[in-house]
Amino acid sequence: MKPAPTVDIKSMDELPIRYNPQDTEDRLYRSWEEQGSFHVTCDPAKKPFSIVIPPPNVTGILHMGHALNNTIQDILIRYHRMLGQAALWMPGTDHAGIATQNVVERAIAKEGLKRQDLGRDKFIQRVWVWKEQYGSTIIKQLKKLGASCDWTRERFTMDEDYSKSVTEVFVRLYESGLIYRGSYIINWCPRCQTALSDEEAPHRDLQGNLYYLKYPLKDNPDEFVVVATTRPETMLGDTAVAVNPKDKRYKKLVGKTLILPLVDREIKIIADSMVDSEFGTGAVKVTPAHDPNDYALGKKHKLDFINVLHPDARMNEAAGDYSGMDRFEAREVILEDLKEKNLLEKIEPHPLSAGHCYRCHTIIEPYLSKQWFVKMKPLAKPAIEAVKKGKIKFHPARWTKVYLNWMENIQDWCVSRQIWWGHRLPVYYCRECLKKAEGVIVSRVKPDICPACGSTDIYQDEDVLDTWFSSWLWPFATFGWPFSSSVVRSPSSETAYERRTTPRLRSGQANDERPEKDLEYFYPTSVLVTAPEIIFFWVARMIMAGYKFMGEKPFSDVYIHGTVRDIEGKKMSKSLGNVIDPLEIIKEYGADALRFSLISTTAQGQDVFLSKERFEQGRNFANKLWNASRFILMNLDREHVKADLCAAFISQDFNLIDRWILSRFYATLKEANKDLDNFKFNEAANLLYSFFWHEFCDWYLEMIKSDIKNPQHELVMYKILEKFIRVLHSFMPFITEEVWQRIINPGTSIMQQSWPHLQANMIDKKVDARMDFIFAAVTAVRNMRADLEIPLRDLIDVYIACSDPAKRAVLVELLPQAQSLCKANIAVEQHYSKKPGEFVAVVEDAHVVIKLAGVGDIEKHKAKIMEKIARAKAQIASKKNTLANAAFIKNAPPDIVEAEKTKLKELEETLKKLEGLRDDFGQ
RNA sequence: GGGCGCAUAGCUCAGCUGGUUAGAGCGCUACAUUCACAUUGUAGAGGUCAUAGGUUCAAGUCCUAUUGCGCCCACCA
Repeated sequence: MKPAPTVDIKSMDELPIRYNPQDTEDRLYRSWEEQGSFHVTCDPAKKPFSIVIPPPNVTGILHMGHALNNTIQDILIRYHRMLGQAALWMPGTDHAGIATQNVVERAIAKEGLKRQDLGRDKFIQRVWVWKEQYGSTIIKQLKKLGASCDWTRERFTMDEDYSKSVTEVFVRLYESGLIYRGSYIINWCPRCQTALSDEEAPHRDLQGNLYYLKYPLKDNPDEFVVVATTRPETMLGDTAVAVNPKDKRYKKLVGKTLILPLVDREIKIIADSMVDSEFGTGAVKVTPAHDPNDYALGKKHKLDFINVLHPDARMNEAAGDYSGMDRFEAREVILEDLKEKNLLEKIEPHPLSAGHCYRCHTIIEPYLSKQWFVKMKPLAKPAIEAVKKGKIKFHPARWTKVYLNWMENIQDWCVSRQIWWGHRLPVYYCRECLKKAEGVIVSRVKPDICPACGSTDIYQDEDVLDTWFSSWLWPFATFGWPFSSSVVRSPSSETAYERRTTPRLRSGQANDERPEKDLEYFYPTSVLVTAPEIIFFWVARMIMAGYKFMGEKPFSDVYIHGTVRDIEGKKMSKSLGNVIDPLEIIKEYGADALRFSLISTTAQGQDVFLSKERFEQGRNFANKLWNASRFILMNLDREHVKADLCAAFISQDFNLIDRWILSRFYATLKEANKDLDNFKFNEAANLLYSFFWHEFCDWYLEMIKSDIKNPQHELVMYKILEKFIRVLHSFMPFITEEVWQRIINPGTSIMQQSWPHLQANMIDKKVDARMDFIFAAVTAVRNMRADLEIPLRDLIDVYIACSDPAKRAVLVELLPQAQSLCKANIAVEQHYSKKPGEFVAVVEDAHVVIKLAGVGDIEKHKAKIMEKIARAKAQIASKKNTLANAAFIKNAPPDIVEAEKTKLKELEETLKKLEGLRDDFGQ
């Protein structure tokens, strides 16, 4: 292990004038990795805090959504790490079945190859090669972002152990009757040529047509029943026409036979209450093999199921003359032919929505096929309970409803996919038994012989599992489940599974904990940070799997952040060309700038609208921090900053300005703690920003400049910097580390430091109020200077008249500082004496006077005073009105009433003084 | 068809359980460069908080309706 990079203290004065992230970020990240700063062990003395990363696809490249998602997680992890908890951020990637297969298929297509040319084994080999080569791209990019994941634990959903977890889950579900195989209408992607779950086939609106087709009656070919359809090509698979039994128009036709045009098949007219008489003609063509509703009708009325499509959506043999045509081509030809036969009544434009493949956006085809399904209702039950009882909380809470609504209407989950890249179903078939319509064997290992008949003629199911069938186990499979002897199992998950008795270690792994300890220690995890798109796909299913297999929730809080959009509110996507590449931002502005800007603009759960300029804020802030640190370093006597701040605060009589900045720092810390605990990252970020920039730099550092060698100031500015960067570290990890190592404590890392302890006793509102008076007075002088157009290089004479002795004392204490801030000689007086033509401002109950008569635009000055008088009068009127209201006095809390009274008194005082000024001008 | 979110400064957005004069960043205007920082500082202009009702002593904030924009879910062929 290499020591932390150290910096020669003598060289510290040579800090560059601008902060350059490129000089620091990669170097610091490397040093953190080398020191094992992200690694965490099961420590019984510590409270565990864990987050599992939403595993990015191995095909993924870092986009803004990832940047936001992972910045939030890193903030949480770094925060809790500094709080002294055993904070684990578990990283890994997802094999992303269809997406990855598509990518590799495209790659081999360049060699003129299809996956079928290679064959299954060779193709999968190619995918692994691709994965080795490109699969870690996103991991490298996460490192650029500063993600403090424990990389020694990195997982991949196709890892050997992980795959065993997947198999285990499938087998257990099968054994408990929650997995079944059957022929149903599923979403079929003709391009990917696989079944999809409902979630993978989102509906998109289309502008289509409603086609009215005429089906002649067998008995009387001149009479027709007209049916309306959006997909006329499916008519080739029609096996009935249905009408509502109450529909008078068709009552006498029910039971009659129609001749299906083009194929001349006889089909019956059936009656079913499912049919909506209002829609179309009230008669609906029934295609049981190509529509879910028709499928239900087909089952109910025992109709024939005629599949007219090949898996690639070309018409098949059952389509007769149309066989071989693509579905959309066939549509046109069929319409032509019907038109020719005068069987196309009309075409109406009709908006409709159709499922689209979420991977390739092809319109899906409802398709009858034999697939594997998970029975979801029993799994959903405890997962609904848990959220209802508040065991798992969504942030923001509104997602709770979305989750519950979906869960309460949950449908069975089609989990088999007709692709090659993924976890193969642990399903085997015995050819012998299949002859007797039996022979399905679900097993953790490939059986050598059929347990039923002893045959060795056994083969494995060709299908693989839905990618999400592995992701839903992520919060526990990553910790080695089920090779754990100590996991509490829910009774329902008990099976005949033979447990391994020997704990397993993953090869090539640096940590020495045994996986089962991890599982026990870190599960359930603390927070899940994710995007709304993925609630059904992933979050809901993890909750179900958690209860089913662990008997416990997978996480306590779910933080749902918004979607990153471009400045016009469009989703960022490559096809739209509106993508802002986070890596480009990192290169140009730095990872800290990216993180800070992103977080400060993202309100809880709200979508983020980004433009590139937005990142200047973070870059500028980093530079401000850098230069403030430089300034402090340049003015530092290390002997003066060794003392303990608290001890010094108690034993010494601290200057008002030092007490003020400490008060403000701790008030900021208090608020930031609250915000972080409530997932209000933007508020914490903005709070820290404005404290540091506007209070610490603009006021505090500027004020102490004139007295910079004062050891007390040195101690305070140094300690605040030191504490502040610890708080800021989770937001801007790199620059805070750089400042820490170069200025605070060379040879150590900020990552090992603890979160600053809240010294609530140093928060002092009275001190704040006193300083506010000084600031207001300084601002008044500056304001008048600007009106007088007196440049700052010219020293002016000012006096402040104030009858309150306490305020005068404050002024006297801070006179040098105040003077330097407005470049004035300031005298403090008790009484204001009118001198015509002077510029005067009223601050609280004091007069701030520039003793330079007749130089500036006295009319403008007068106008400003008149404006202030008007405003004060309006406010006084409104306050008087309020206070005259008996209901207000009666109902408002006493402190509010009191505050109103005080405010009125102050306003009246101010008004009197302003009117005095006006009178001095004459009139 | 159901549900959700948003509407506040020229732009992008904060504004917590209602309570002083509604904030920030960017942009704009004027001034300032031996000063830690021009990726800066100082000062300033800019808002009838979408509309209409209602609740309340008090509404940007709570309720209802309306309008506009965005999103999600749903088996209207």
